[in-house]
Amino acid sequence: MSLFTLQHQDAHSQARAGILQTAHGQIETPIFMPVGTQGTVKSLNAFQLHQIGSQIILGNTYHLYLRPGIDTFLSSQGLHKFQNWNKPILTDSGGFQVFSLQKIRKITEEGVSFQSHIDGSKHFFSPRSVMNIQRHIGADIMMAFDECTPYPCDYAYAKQSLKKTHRWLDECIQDNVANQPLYGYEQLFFPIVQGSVFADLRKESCLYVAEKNQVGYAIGGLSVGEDEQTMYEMTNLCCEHLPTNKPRYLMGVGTPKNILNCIELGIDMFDCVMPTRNGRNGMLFTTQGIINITNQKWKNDFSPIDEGLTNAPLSLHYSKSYLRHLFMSNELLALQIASMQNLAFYLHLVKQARIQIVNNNFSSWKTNILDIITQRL
RNA sequence: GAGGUCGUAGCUCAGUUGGUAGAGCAUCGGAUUGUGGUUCCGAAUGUCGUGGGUUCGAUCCCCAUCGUCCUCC
Repeated sequence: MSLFTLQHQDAHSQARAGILQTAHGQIETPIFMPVGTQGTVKSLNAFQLHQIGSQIILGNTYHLYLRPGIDTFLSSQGLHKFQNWNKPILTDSGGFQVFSLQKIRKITEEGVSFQSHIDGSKHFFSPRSVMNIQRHIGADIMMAFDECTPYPCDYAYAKQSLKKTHRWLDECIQDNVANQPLYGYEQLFFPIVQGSVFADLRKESCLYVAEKNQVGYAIGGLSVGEDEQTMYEMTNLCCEHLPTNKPRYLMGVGTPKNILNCIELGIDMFDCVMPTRNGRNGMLFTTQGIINITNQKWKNDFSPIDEGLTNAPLSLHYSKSYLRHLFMSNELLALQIASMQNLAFYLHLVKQARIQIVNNNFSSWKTNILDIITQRL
């Protein structure tokens, strides 16, 4: 029996609704996953994450390995107990971090040596060591150790990089088969498709990972600087070549518009730092449109931050004027209210998308809602 | 009363051996896509205390004046 159940296929697009079973509960797709890099979704506690309807959150192998380190997770019996989160956790493998810290890394065929951004200490990641770390963290979904191909890059580099990512994938799977989970529950494993913006490489990668017969698959290396249309083309291509009965996770994407458009192409899972990072800088995603809350025009606007969100109580009870004041004063509460607003909005959006898919009305709903939520207020 | 000091952007201060001025902060606007925890980029703003004088030209030199702070009587 598969852990992923495709419940409904939209009649007019590739959008789907499904359910993914994990050791810490099920996830209704399409879903957005809040990013909690260092064992915390910045500025929010577990109660607030439950309140806004988070079904699963992310952790990051690179960051958690460097601090607090795997011994802490062994002692605490995993990240769930450590951070008081009893729902699913997905860990990014750290491939993205290792490759984004370009000045202090060295890639070999075996893995990547790099220096800690915290204290400069030297470390080495290989497919097997990254799997070992993710076992210690105890993630419900572990990600393959890949190279997030930089953009732009030429065909030759992309091809060579893809080859390495595929070889590393095989090592990850061998390691996963050879080792048991540490905390008595099953950990799923998602391979990652690469191939930059080259159609034949993307297709080759999809076919390669699909053969591994895992529970789900991720698409990486997109939204790294290529234009939006190219990102959609590559996403569409991958959806055409990945199995229809497995969840598809588009890594690191994106804006509300990106997410709705990619749901329409057949993507089931998303994560992105945008709602939290941009929120901390005063950009709010609301059911009425996009707000820069630090703009002077909100100074005397005492209306609620967003009356259209039932899952964000802070946004009902605090005014735009007050939130602007908190930002202008560099008060910590500003970060919490803004992060909660944006994550609640993202989760509300994908929840509505799911309802519209089940009703076979996704595309027309998407067109209408995008007009509203992408306008700048 | 005497001597000295300092008056430059909203704030704190640079600066020009005379060619009508800059920085930080604040303000205003933009960016942010598998998070290196307050980031990055851009913009606006001054009759350089006031009034005279010298000079082709003064924020700068000279005189007066107002205000500031200090010292002395």
